[in-house]
Amino acid sequence: MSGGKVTIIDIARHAGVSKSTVSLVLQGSARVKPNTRRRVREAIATLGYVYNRGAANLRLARSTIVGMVINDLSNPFYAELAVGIERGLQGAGFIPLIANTAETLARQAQVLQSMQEQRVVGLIISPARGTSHQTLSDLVGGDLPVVLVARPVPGLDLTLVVPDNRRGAQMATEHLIALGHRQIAFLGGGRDLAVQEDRAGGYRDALSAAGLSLGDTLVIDSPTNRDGGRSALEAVLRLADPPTAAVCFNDVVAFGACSALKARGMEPGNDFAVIGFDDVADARDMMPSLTTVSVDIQGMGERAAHALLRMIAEGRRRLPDHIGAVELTVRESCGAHRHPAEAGRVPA
Amino acid sequence: MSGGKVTIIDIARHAGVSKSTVSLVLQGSARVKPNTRRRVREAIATLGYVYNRGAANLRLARSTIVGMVINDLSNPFYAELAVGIERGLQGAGFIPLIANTAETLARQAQVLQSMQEQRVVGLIISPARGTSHQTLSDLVGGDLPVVLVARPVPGLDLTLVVPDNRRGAQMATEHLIALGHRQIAFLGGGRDLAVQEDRAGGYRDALSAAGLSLGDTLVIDSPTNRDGGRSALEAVLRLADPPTAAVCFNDVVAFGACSALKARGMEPGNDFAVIGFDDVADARDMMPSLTTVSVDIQGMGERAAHALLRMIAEGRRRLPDHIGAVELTVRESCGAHRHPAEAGRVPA
DNA sequence: CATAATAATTGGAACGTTCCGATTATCAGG
DNA sequence: CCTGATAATCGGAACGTTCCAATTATTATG
Repeated sequence: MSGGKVTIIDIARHAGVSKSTVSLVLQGSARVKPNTRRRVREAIATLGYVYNRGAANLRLARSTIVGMVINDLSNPFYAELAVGIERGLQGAGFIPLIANTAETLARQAQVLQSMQEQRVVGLIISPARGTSHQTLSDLVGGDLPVVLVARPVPGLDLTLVVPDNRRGAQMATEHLIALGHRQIAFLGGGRDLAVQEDRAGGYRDALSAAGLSLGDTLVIDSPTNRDGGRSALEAVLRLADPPTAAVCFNDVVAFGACSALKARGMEPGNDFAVIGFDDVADARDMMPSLTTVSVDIQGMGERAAHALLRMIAEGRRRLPDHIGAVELTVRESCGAHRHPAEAGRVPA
Repeated sequence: MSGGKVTIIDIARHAGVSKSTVSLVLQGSARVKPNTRRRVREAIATLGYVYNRGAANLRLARSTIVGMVINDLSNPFYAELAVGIERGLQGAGFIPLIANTAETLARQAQVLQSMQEQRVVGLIISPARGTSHQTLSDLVGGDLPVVLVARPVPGLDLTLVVPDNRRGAQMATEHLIALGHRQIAFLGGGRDLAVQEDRAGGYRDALSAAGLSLGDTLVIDSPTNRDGGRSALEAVLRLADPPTAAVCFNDVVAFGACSALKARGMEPGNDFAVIGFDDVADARDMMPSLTTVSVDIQGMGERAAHALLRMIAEGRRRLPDHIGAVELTVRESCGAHRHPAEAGRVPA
């Protein structure tokens, strides 16, 4: 009720005990007499005391905060990821402090600084585009447990939780090849994004395994959002010898590509095949529904959280990387339904 | 570089000054000699010192943390809202602590407790469904500045930043009436959600102004997510005298409704008119694109942030409510394009 | 009923900052 | 070279907790 300035000493006075006893009650010690405990509890209630965790942390030299640094909360993939991480942290007695870097390095630096000043006990980072191992290791020095999720940073020796990007893109590309496509584009991302290396790598693996040409003219960089997808698709259709299908960097880029197709009067899956990556909730509901590489997004978040919790509990700085399994979910946007012979058949 | 246990006293020693001087340097005081300042800065760099904001907060009896409590981060509306709030907080020297309550009261209670223990300096809350004024005022007592965003809680005297829900739903309904619909449903939400009161209220206003019946059989409660929209639409189509159009609680519910229509082989806008609320980014890109009540989501977040900042700065507990303007954005899902005479004409 | 054992409670130091009042360094003017 | 300013720096108390060692209350035992 009253102002927030009532301390442990006030309740001690009010309950007629010492502050040490109050502290004992607060941490649920069994060594305080039930009757005393009751009196203290009452004082707490009537005075409206609220625990000052900052003061406790200072004394204990550790906090109960876990930081999560997310590069783009307005992307449903990362929003789901954040929800998964939160769920994984649940019940461990840590409270997650989420910050959004909006894909900018300056903001990320600020945020990481802030979190260390708050003495977070661990960090889960999905790094902003363009993050170098230099930047990151400068920012988060020392022995702080850190898990990198969703996006690896080359040259950084940090515990990693990512989907099998290479394999996923390879499966998607193989599927398009099996459907008869010979000119297949890869849309979205850029060289400043390690994920793109992997996904475009899987794409190239599949192409070369099928003996198809690898001209990188069909690999189009773009922002990893809807507008990026739109512009990448338009760019690729302007080519002299345009492709008939595209593997997209992620679902959001694929949504943009589909939207660009529709704007041109073309129907995804019919006039041009599109495959996404991630399988966000919307992918299933799109019209046409999006064929995509399914990642267990929330599961990945939970695993990242558990990895961090384990690192904290065991005092380790490094755990083996976790590469999450992926699978191709065939829906409409790839046009498989138009080829009954091939429909649902995913190349092994 | 080294472990995080280097303090202001260590750098004082290393730079050959007192801790007070180091503190002065840290807060950029002009009263310390440039030469000294340099030495201190160097010591900070070489020892890898990181400021302990918790200790400072303890001394200063206030923190730099602003809490934001969001009911559903995986809903794009709230994700965008969170981004807007963050943007509005930007540069004010506060760091936002985001927490997701996943629409559960228990989690919300935990989270609010935690935030107060962290001594947040203010709170922006988008309350979970079912939050009563009792619950909330119990949880956040005292003189903590609080802004309620997106969702009012009846009976709670807190600064409010919301869109004009009643007017928005009214405009949507009027539009459908102008298009010739006579049986119009309202899908989604429930009585435990004050927003629904307002939106359904606007819907009823429009109906009664047009002399249409107000049987509440056409008002269907549901969760405010995609599945809720799906099930609500299916429920309404099972009625003896089914409607031909629906105003939806929000865009996500509208997406669900559209998806249910398509699953039945009906085309939104053609066989059934659908209007959403919020105008999230996806609304424009849906197929068919979603007619909806546009809310400046990020702007609303920013306004909430600014309101809170002002309350903190001026020491006020209450500011006038802010009711954001809304407008109807006519796209395809309402079928206006099929009525050239009416297309784009929004009833005043 | 005294004593030893154990249970319950307590005071004070410490955590890393900030800020106040006090002290010391520096410099201009005579 | 002294004096009085002013500029620069400093020491210590305080913030609200936890925990250790010490003290006091309670109980069991002979």
